[in-house]
Amino acid sequence: MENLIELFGISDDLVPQKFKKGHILQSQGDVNSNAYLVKNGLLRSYTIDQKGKEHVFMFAPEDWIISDIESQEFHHPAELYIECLEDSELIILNRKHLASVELNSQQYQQRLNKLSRRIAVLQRRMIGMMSSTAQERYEEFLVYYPNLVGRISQRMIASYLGITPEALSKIRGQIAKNS
Amino acid sequence: MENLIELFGISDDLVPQKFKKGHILQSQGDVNSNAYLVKNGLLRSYTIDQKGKEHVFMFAPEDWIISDIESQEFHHPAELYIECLEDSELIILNRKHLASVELNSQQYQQRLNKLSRRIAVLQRRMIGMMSSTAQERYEEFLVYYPNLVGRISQRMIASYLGITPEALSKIRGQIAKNS
DNA sequence: GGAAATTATTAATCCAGATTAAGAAATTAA
DNA sequence: TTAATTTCTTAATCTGGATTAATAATTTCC
Repeated sequence: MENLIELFGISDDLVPQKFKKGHILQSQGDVNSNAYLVKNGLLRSYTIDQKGKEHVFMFAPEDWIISDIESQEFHHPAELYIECLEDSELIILNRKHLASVELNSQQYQQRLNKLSRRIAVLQRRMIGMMSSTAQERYEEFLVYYPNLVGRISQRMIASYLGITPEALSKIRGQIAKNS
Repeated sequence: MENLIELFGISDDLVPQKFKKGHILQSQGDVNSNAYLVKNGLLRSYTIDQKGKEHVFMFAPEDWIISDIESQEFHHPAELYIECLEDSELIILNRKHLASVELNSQQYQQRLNKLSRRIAVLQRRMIGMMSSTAQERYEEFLVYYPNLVGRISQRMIASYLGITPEALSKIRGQIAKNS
């Protein structure tokens, strides 16, 4: 985790911890939410809406950081559940680590860069959601995350795309037929 | 613009410039995109998709900053148009201002905070897009941006919500009837 | 002020994707 | 290994919001 030090200016007491597949790291409503850096394995964040339906917000494979930013930065109750989709080794970054450390300019620039990238991804996803059909969004997902596809159930990919598993299944059938 | 200095560590050569309603500050495909701080007036950013349809990405009233982050930070061609919806006075922040200035720790923290807030907003909007009906999203918009509602055409609110003006008109009729 | 252009509304029809249902395949657990 | 659970697929039906169209209300601009 060499560049973790660069990024967060911390090194001690950041031993990766192991969690089993299915483990829920944090739940909707939690007030002390963390960020999780995935050393290996795979996480997802998701909400459950008023109607009881689950919506995947993002996936985090190796070297990604996942958190509920609103909760973490602004101390709001978490909107998002965070769950292990595979047995995972994680470095848990709590508010103490992320907020109270003096960083140098380069470290700050790197953090700004990370956040900017996240915004860019969300911007692209938002626009796709408004302007593309479900099939177009699925095909884009395949291009952007080719190495994730085999590790994630169709059900969850559908949820990430904002459609039902049935709709995704139909799209996949369609694509298979036309090729 | 006192806190602009705090935020960006700059003060000179940042005289607000005036633009007329309807002026397009930057277009899809532009490579030298800026950020715009709205001193007064109102801007919007939007894309035009392959099918030629417009989608409003965000509005920026007084004291907001608007930009195509992906373009600005990562030098990609802009996805977003940025347009004046009212006569506006703007401070234009180019890459030079935003990137090359040495900031102190507090200034960096403030920038990180701004970006985090943007992510939080996008997260909430994304989740709303996936889990709420058009009517629910409209009602949430009314709550979150009560002071914008009167200044923006229905057409653009509809576009921001990801629906057609006809659909929004129907929803408004519905709401008016039930009250 | 008046013509032209844009915006908002209403209504009829259409369609992408939701819902419901049920069986098949794969995974998990005992 | 088998039973139980979860995931995936297929198909019929339904529905929220899109599309199309036409008219009314506003705004823009000469």
